[in-house]
Amino acid sequence: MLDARQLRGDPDGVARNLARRGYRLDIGRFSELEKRRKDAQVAVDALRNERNSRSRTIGQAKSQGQDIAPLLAEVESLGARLDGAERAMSALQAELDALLLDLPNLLHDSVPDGGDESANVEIRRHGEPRRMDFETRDHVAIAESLDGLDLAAAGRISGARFAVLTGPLASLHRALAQFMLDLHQREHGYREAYVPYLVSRATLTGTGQLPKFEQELFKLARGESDPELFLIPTAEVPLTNLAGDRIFEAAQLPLKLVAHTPCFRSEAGSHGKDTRGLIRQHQFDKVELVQIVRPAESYQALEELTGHAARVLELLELPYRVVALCAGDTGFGSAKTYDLEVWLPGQGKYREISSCSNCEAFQARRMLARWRNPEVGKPEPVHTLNGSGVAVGRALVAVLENYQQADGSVQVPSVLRPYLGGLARITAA
RNA sequence: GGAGAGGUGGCAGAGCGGUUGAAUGCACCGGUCUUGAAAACCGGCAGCUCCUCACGGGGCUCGUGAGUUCGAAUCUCACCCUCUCCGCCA
Repeated sequence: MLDARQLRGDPDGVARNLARRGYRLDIGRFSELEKRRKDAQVAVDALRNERNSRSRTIGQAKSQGQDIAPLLAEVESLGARLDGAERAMSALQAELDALLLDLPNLLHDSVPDGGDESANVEIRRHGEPRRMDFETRDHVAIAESLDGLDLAAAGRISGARFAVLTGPLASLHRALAQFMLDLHQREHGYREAYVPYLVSRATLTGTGQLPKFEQELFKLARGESDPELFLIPTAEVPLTNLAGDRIFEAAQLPLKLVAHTPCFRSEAGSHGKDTRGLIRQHQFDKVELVQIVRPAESYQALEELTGHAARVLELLELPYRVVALCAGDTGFGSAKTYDLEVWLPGQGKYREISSCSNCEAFQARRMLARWRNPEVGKPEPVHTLNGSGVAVGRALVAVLENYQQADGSVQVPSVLRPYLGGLARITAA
């Protein structure tokens, strides 16, 4: 959520910033609504003030044993007037809230212009794609020939966009997650967390998935009277919300959290995209990094967090590049995002494997995550960051494709071998 | 699932129809004292929001929502959550 004060104080500046995303802010409608809301608020406050002071008078009169009947008569019509005014105000407030919750975050000045991913800017590359003097195969061909991937079975069990992994490939998948978790927890200073995979509407509103992107979520169908629950689309949701409704002391920040969870996405609107293999699934695992930081430190933290995610790829010896997302490609809640793209020989291109964002105070305002700034004394919103460190399914794809051998086997990256009992090579049974 | 208890400020914990947005303690901030620190003492200290250049003032919030009342943290109802005991169970 944007700072309403900023929106009021500098509507043109806000509109200009949002226009970079291609979002057209209807300033007229906003300020009209805001003005009516304010008038309604003033009216309601005045009526309430009158009611309160009259009631106080009645209380005093009664305690002195005076007759309060005439005082009660004076107050008779107040209730109805107040009721009407309150109804008008809450209708306006609801409309305004809906509008505010639909606005994307403001972009940081350093975000490059551009409407779609073609305008993203490469920041740096790391590692050289391996030269393969044999016919390179994609991860589906490799995994199926190793008898480790059964998409047909997944289709029968659940439907499209699900996968079944078996044998050493299932173990490799597990080893990847374990390796990442250990790395972040032991070397990068994150606190490991185990969190719920089902969360409430309020929680998803806090991180910005709701109310706007409900069609991308899986929602549990239960009885009318049961509380709503949604499957998490990323561990960012439960992890970041751990800071919600809290006021941190300065010394408690930064708070750095890591979790390995499955993620569930309906992938509405992505029909026809990445239909082959493990790239785009309804269910996939991800190790997620979240930082809750002091506002002045959030851009430094973004660089560090991106480095933590990149470190995973470096230790796995996978070639990758870092890309700064352009205005039009930056997500709803983010002020600035770096993507890590890993080299996939099977596709002959770099593909997203991590996305690291600074949401500044956007999520913090929604979920009331605050800290006590010693220089101000009053609570202020914290800044929140999140990044994949990294997507496990896509890491498996990258390992299979980059470590494939001419004979059809796959070498195991050395950092993963301890997790697999020393296994160095996966071969067909 | 059954029975009971409870949800109040950063934390602990009073209040149980009327000058209570809330006693007290701890924590925190400022000051006195001290070479410095601690202790002691003095003072300050919930959040959101509206009006005002400011001084200051108003409104809302005691789990959430509805209700009773001139007036609700306090009474009623529903829901959510936590704890204890019993049952069931990975």
